[in-house]
Amino acid sequence: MKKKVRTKRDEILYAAWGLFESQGYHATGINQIISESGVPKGSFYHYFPEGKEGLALEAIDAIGEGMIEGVRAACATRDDVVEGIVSLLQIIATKLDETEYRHGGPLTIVSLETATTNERINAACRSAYHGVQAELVKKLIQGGFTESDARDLSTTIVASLEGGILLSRAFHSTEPMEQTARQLHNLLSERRRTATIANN
Amino acid sequence: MKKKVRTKRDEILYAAWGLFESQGYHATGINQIISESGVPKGSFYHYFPEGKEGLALEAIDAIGEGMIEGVRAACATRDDVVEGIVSLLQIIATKLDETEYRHGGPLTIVSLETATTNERINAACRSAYHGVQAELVKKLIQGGFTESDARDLSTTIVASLEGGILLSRAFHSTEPMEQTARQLHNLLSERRRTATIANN
DNA sequence: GTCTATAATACGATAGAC
DNA sequence: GTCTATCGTATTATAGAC
Repeated sequence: MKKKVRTKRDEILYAAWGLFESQGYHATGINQIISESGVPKGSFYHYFPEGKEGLALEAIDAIGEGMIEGVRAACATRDDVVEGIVSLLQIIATKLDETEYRHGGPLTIVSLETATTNERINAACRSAYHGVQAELVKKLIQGGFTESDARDLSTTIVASLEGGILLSRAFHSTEPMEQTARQLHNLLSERRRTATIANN
Repeated sequence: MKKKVRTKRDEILYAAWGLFESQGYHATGINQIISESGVPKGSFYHYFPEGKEGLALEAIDAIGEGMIEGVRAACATRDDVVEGIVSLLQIIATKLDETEYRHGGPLTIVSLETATTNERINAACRSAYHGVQAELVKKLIQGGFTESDARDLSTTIVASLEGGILLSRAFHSTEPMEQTARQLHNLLSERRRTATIANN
C-alpha cells in the first residue's frame, strides 16, 4: 500500500491524477495542479522539468498500474471471473456516484483528448490500456475462455466499461453503467457456455 | 439534404463540429474555428453573441441530429436491425480509419470533458444521447426485441460504440471497434433468440 | 452587417534571489 | 532545493471604424 502520499513529488502526481480524471488534460492547468497540491511553481518545474506533458506521462503510467490493480482486486473478490469482471463495473459505478461523477475512469478523457494530438501521451495511454487488456486476457483464459474469445472479450470489456463511464457521466446516473454491466454479464456467460459445449 | 454549407453561420458551425469532434472542447479555440471557417472574429461574435459556449450548444444539437440520422441510415441498409446496428459500428470504424482517427464519434470527447464542468453543455449532450437511444429502442422493438431488453440494449449499443471509438482512437486501429462489433453481434443475436423462445 | 485592433485575462514556462 | 516575480504567448471577448 503506497497509497499514502509522502513526497511533494507524489503530492503533485496525485493531484494531477485527480484533475486529469475529472476534467481532462487541456482543462487542467499547472496553476490548478500546484494550488491543489500546495507546491510552489518553482518546485513543480524542479520535479518535472518537462512541464505539464512530462507530468502527464508519469501520471498516466501510475494510472495504468492502478487500473490493472483494480482488475486484480475486483477478480479477487469472486470465485468466478465473469462475476469478478461484472463486479468491477459495479465498483466503478459506485465510485462515480460517490464522487458526483467526477472520478471512476481515470484515463477516459485524457486518452480521447490526446489520441491524435499528442503522440507521447497517446503512447502512454495505449500502454496503459494494453496492460489492462493483457491482465483481462489472463483472467479470462484462467476462467475457462478460449484464447481467441479472450482477446475479443478483453477489448469488449474495456469498451463496455469506458462507454458505460461515458454515459453514466453524461446522465449523472449509475443506470447506464448498470445496464451495460447486465448485458456484459449475459454476453460473457453465453460465450463461455458456447465454448464449453464446443469443447465437449 | 442541407449538408451543403451555405451561410457563414453554417460555415462556423460546421468547422466547430469537426474541431470539437477531433480535439474536444477545451483544446479548440475561437481563433482556430474562425481561421478554419474563414470568418472574421467580429462576425463570429455577431452570429454567436454567447461566444464559444453558445456555439457549442448549437453544434451539439446539430451533432445529435446527425447521430440519429446515422442510426437510421445504417439500419436502412439491412433488412435486420441487428445487422443494421452492427453495420453502424463498421461504418464508424471505416470513418475513423479514413480520417486517421480524428473523426467518427462527434460527441465522445466533448460530452466527457463537460460532464461535470459545464451544466448547459452537459444538458445538450445528454439530450443528444437520449435521442439516439430513443431511436435505437424504436428500431429494436420493431426488430423483435422486448421493450425491457430494448432499453438495456440501446444503452449497451451506445456504450459499445463509444468505448470502441475510444479504443480505436487510442490504438489507431479499427481492430478494437471490429472486436466490439463482433461481440455486440453475438449479444444481440443471443438476446433476441432467448426472448423469442420465451415467448413461444 | 463586416471587419480590425485591442483589451483583459489565463496559460505554460523561466529567471534568479535565497 | 525552494520560492516569487515575471516573461511571452495563448486565450475569450469587446470596442469602434467603416
